[in-house]
Amino acid sequence: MMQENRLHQFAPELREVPANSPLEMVVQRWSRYCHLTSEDRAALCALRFTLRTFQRDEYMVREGDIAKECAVILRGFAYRQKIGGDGQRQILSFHIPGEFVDLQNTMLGVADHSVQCVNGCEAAIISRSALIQIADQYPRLRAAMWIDTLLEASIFREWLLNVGRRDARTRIAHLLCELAFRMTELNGTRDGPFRLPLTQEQLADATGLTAVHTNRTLQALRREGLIQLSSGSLAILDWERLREVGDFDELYLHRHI
Amino acid sequence: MMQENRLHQFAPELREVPANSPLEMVVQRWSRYCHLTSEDRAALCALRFTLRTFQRDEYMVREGDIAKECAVILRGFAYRQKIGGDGQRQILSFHIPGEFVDLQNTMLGVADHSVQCVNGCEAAIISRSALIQIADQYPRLRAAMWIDTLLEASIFREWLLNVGRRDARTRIAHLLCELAFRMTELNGTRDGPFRLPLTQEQLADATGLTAVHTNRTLQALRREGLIQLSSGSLAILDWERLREVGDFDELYLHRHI
DNA sequence: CGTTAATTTGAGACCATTCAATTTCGGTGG
DNA sequence: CCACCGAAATTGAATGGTCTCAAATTAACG
Repeated sequence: MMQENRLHQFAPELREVPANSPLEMVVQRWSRYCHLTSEDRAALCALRFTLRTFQRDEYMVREGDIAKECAVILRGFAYRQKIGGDGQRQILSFHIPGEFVDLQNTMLGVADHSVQCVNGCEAAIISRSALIQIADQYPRLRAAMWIDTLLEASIFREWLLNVGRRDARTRIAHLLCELAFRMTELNGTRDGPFRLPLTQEQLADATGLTAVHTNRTLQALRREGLIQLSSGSLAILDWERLREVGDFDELYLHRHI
Repeated sequence: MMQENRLHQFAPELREVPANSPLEMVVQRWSRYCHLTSEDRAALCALRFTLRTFQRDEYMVREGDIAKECAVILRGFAYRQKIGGDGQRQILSFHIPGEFVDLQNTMLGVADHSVQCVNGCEAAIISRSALIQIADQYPRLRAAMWIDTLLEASIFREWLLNVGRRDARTRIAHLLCELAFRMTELNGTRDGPFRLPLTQEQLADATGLTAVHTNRTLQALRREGLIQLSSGSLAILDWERLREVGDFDELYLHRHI
């Protein structure tokens, strides 16, 4: 229900890259695969935005919404989901700080799925028109946005393989590998321990399993000394074996770009 | 193995919209969700391309390829697939005439999955640089391309729900609904009969099932008078019930744009 | 009309689900 | 600081949807 807990307006006083703009996170991430000039950076960081805190499971976007704004996660996690006709939930992706949560819905106009917050997160809300405007004006920012949506699509494809063709053990291991890998820079470590406040039910809905079977599968992975996962914290004890078990190959994350 | 059976060069003599350029198909499709000026149309149709025929199961793009060119399907079908570590195949999407087969790989640079031809298809091969050039130059064409990739991502999401959370019967019904729906304009009919030369193994790999179980499921759908599917031809005998069974809601195809 | 691919059928095994009950955990108020 | 609460995690047992394996039948094609 989108209640706003904190709400500030940030004005773009500086045309120089504001070293402490929250949008710096986006600049850093994009710099990995796009060369951005200092003008690009300045334009991005100069975007007006609203800070907003979301409660656990609060909707950030709701299926059917007309997109008017777009969020960048600053703290915490978010997830996309679709609900089937019988109420079955499938989680489509997880999002970590520094990622745009809704470029696709923003560009398509009508949300075909929902986005919710995992466990209390903070986001910068940007107006759709402002975003489209800098996309029109700055080719490199536009390219970065496009690539962002393409990378997401690539992750969807890998998840399709994961859910469609791998067994429970492999699915869970793969998901954990992906999350750890994507958060490497964020956490300063790939193997953890780091915060991952997902419930087993959420892991289940992301892998197309039941919570019960996810529980048993996690126990097996723990018993074998591959991972340590409890009270919202994950550590990968044996990356190589987990990667093997999870059939994980990071090519699809396109980090080489 | 990309052997070229027919090979012609088409030169862009006319700046006017060439009424019989094969790329007209793309223009028509894009016109559904982007307003294109006659200049846009002319620029697109003036693209140089090579006609190429592909054999059944021949690779159009191979995982790991560096993208140098991009194909538009003119006749026949194509599919994307990923292969898991144990050789399991997951089909990620099907592509019909008038669709770009590889915008994502083209834009990302390195193919993270393969594209193959279903059963003898013909495609217009366009160079990557030419495509990027008109994308830079014509904002509306660029927008259309972006939307194309976003629509594909939307389909991936729906498939994720399909494969992750629905039972065999629903999965198959949903897939058939989607294909019929997407080909409506192409076939002049939604309910068919129309050509759909997919093997049951391909349907299985697209829905995360085995060929055997796909067979039994198809038989059930036939027995109930919902569909007629044989020798590469599909007819939908009761759209409303099939849609119901398949939990199909076309919102995700964004035809309302 | 022969050869190969695709579809169909049967029976048994198994991975994951379902349902229900129990335990643990995190947070809250007394 | 402890008692309490609801949510999350865990356990057990039975069920079932889908898979596996193998063989038979049919269709496609030169």
